[in-house]
This record gives sequence, structure tokens and C-alpha cells, in this order.
Amino acid sequence: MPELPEVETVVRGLNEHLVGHTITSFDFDWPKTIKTPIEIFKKEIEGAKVLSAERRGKLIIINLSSNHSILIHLKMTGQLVYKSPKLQYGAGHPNDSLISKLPDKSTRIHFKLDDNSEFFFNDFRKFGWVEMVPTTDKHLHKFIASLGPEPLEITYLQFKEVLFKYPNAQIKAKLLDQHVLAGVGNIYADESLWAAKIHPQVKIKDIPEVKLETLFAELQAVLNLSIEKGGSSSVNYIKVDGKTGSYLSFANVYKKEGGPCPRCAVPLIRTVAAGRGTRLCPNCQKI
DNA sequence: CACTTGACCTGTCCGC
DNA sequence: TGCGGACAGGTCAAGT
Repeated sequence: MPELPEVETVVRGLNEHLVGHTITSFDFDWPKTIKTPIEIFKKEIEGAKVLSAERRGKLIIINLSSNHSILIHLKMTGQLVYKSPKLQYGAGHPNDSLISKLPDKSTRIHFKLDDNSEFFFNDFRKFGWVEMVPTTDKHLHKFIASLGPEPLEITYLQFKEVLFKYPNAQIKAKLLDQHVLAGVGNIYADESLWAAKIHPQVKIKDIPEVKLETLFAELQAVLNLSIEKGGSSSVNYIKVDGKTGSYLSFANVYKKEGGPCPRCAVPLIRTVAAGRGTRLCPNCQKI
């Protein structure tokens, strides 16, 4: 499930593999995926060169030479994959077998590039979307304009300030709220709350200062560790080159319910908080 | 204001 | 084997 580290990894892959290519044509199978009128999308993308890629929260921004930018949200099952005759791993390698099957039934948009390489937006659940906006106005786009600050680019005092706009809200709900912080999703919310020994449903105003400081440090630590490991590949996420990320082998609680807490050995539990599956240690994390 | 539910979708897994 | 239901979790809109 793409959260900040996964999207960051994808963006780095786009800068490595896609920048410099010209998009010659594209086709698509699910019109709702493209939120821009198709004639406008076509006009601004065909013949345009990819200049750079960047990330804001969980949103991917691809800047084109047409003075337009493609916004891409992967939602839960979106993938961006680059396929080139020049990029091969050897016969029988799992990355090759995955990429060689593209396009497949979950391919929503198939882009063709100038040197016979290809670029795929895959999304089996069809929640993801792409949109074309003028590059100079991209920050006015409704989604981008509503995002909170980047958790890796703020200080502890700023972190505390944005959370304390909602002193009576549950901490996990606000960690997940993209208008409060941009990029934190379910996995890293659970991991950082466990690391700081904070129950996901405790009210923000009831968290002792020292624990809130720990939460900020641990949130940055898990995000940075995951970026270093190329993200979490659980159900569907892969990198632009088809490889998987390895962060999940470092996870302490995500999908570990029933197993021992790495700190105190009491069995971890799964519950629901902020409307989402939530893993925690009932011994270390109390309200 | 805080919180829940439903909608958007499809694939997997579990129990009967 | 087949079938229904829970579950996966990002975001928004609507309802309590």
C-alpha cells in the first residue's frame, strides 16, 4: 500500500528511468482513471518529454516539457512500472517475468516512449487516478493545496502545533489525516505509535510531552528506514523497476497480530481505530 | 467538532 | 468444490 516511503521510492525510480524520455502515445481501459478530459490529456502528453518527478505527500508529480504536469495518486493498489528492452535481469529472474507480462488485466494506462520502452500504470482496484495540470498552477490544485506539511521536513514544534489543532481527536486519526500531515498511512502510523508506546485512540491532549517527542522521532525514523529499504511490499506495491521493497521485514507490529510484542512478548492484537485495521501491544500501549 | 459509514473496486482467504 | 463474507487500506462525502 503506497504511503510516503513507497511513493518516494517510486519517484526516485521515475527520475532514474523515465526522465529524458518522450511519451509518444498512450492507451487506457478505464476512463475514470484519467480525471482530465481525454483530449486535453492527450494534447499535453503526446510528444512531451519527461523533465522530472517529485512527491508531495502520497502524490506523484511528473513534470513535462509541455508546461504541464501529471498528478498520479496510486491509492491502494496502484503501480508505476517501466519496461525497456535495455533493462533486463536475466532469463527466469522474477522481475523479468513480472514485467514481461505487462500489459495485463490490471493495466489502466499504457504509455509508449520514444525508444520502444514502455511505462505502465497498473491498478487492479481502480481507485487510483491521474490528472493533467499546468505546471505553474500545480500547487493550486485542490488536492495539493489541502495537504498538511511533510513529516520529514518539519521540526518537533511544528509537529506538535499541527496536532494540537485537534486536542480532542484520537492520535491515530490525525496521523492519518492528510490535511494534518501529508504522507503517513496505516503501516507507519501503527509502527510509530508502537515505538512511542502510545495507544492509537488516546486523545492528543492526553499524550505526555515526552511521549509526543518520542512519537515524532520514531515517525521520522520509520519513514527514513523504509525509504532506505525501498518501501513495504505487502500486497501490491513494487518499485518502478519491478523489484520489491524490504521494509516489512523490519516491521514490529504491522500484520503481526498474535505474535509476541518485540519489547515485552505479550501477544500483539488487531483492533479497529480511526476506521482502520490497527495493530498494537495491549501491554505497552495503554489509553 | 469528532467520529462512523458508505462509496469507489477487485482479489484473496477463511469457514461452512 | 462452491459460496458468502470479511478483509485489505487511501480519500472524500454524507450522516450521526
